[in-house]
Amino acid sequence: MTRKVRVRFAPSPTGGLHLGGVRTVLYNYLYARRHGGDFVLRIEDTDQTRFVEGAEAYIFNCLDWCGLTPDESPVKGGPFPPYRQSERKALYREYADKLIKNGQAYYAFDTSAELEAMREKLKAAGSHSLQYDHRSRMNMKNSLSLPAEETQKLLDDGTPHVIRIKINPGETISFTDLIRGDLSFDTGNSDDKVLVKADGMPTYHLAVVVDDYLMQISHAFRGEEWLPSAPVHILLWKYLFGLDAMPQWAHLPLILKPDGNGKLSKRDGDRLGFPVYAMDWKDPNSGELTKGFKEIGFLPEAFINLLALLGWNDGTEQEVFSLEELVDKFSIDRVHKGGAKFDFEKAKWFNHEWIKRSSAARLAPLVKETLEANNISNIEEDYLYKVIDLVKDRCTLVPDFYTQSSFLFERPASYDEASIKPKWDDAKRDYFKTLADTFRSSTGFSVEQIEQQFKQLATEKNIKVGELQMIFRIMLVGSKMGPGVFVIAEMIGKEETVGRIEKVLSIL
RNA sequence: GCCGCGUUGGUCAAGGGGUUAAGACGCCUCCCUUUCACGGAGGAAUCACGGGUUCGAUUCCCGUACGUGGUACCA
Repeated sequence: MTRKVRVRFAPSPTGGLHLGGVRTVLYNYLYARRHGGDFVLRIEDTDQTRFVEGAEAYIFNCLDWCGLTPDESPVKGGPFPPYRQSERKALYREYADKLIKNGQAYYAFDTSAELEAMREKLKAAGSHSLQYDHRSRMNMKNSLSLPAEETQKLLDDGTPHVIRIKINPGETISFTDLIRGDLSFDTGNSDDKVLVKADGMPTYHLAVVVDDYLMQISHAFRGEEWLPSAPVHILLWKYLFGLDAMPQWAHLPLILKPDGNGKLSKRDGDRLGFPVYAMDWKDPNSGELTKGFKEIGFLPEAFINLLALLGWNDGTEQEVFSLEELVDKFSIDRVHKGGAKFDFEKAKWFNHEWIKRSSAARLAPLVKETLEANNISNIEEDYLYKVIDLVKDRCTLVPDFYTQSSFLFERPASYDEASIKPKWDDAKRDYFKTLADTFRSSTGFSVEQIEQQFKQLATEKNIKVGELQMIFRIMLVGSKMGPGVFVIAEMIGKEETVGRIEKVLSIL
């Protein structure tokens, strides 16, 4: 049985888009592209209490930045609309009713206080399971424990109620996970999950099954945290649509915090000083801003690359992959089973590699932005390209372009005088005075020429070139850093070079 | 607690009955550069533990430990 590959990413729009979420998108996207399938984005907004303004648009922005644009989505549309679960509310009811009619689900009227009381009671009794399940449900207020007439009366009175799946013990649910292989669960351990909430909205459990069916999803990739509820979903598939229509499952390993243990969270990023979200996220309620990979200076190419390699590799030594290469080489069965601790140092290495490999044209808009943020404007494009090619090897994050090249645009704000003074004397002063004059009166100003004049004068004055070069560098750059000094001099030009020499001469 | 999933250097990881157990990040040393990077050459560092199976287990099986996820009218 082969059918068209259709995958989906189904985020809940409740805040920033987490690293792990983007990786899930990526694996979905890669699988779809690899197999000529469709990638759909479905918004799982069934919890109205968790609605966050702007969160949905933010997700679209992140996906666009990453270059992982869906084929079908709430904004783009597609053959199976709507793509927001809140707008599909009416659809789910018929399936819930079908389950009830077949005795596979039931009404439950327990209040949250009663549920809490049940757990307390079970705990007090030393029970191993505090669940609403085959052991406890007959002690609760539901259509299984109540006489039919009473249930009907409650329903007629409009008593708030939920619909729960009825899971009986004694059955083994088996399935093959694309990453973990054959898995099986005993239904005796599953609880009677709520399928439809009191407000009439489906829970994730019902919605995911109904929507995956209706949207003809062929492969369902999601985080490992869903594994324990997989048997419930499979049961639902069995009851509602038959196992033949069910997508193939793949439960992705978690991304863990670098130190200690546990799932990586936004808090860890704040604490350890690195982003966890793809892009800046401003919480509309608290006004709190959380930094994103984009804004601290990551290239989307690098971000995608690092995420792909967090839990997957192609079996060779290659580590730097473009999206196209990933599409070509990605395979779900090479995804790891175990979680991976996030390492920000390695993440930066990926970005550094991508900056080194990117053309000046690719980098120019980003570099320009970072320079402008530091009040360097009116940059000529040709010059900018030259600067980028000159310094990109030493830039890890985009903002590094400012620190690595500001002296090619403006005079140093300060000078590392401490490195000059010990070696400073009248002979050196005389040398640089003469050097400035020599430059000023010479006709050309090429690297070769500068170097030649610089060294010739040193020979004439009988001073070691090395010492002079260091001082010259500090005059032009302000500190002991940057590309070759003569190259810098040529870049900034004769006037400016002379000006900078004389400026330092005046303060020493 | 119960249920599930996992475990190769500090981190990402290749490998999968017999190997000197790859490679990368980070760290250290040296070379290059009279700067800082880049680049190059080296170095330290790993199969969680205990039982099996086997001529032989890092690799297969079973336990244990540890980690992690779930145990919501959240996804």
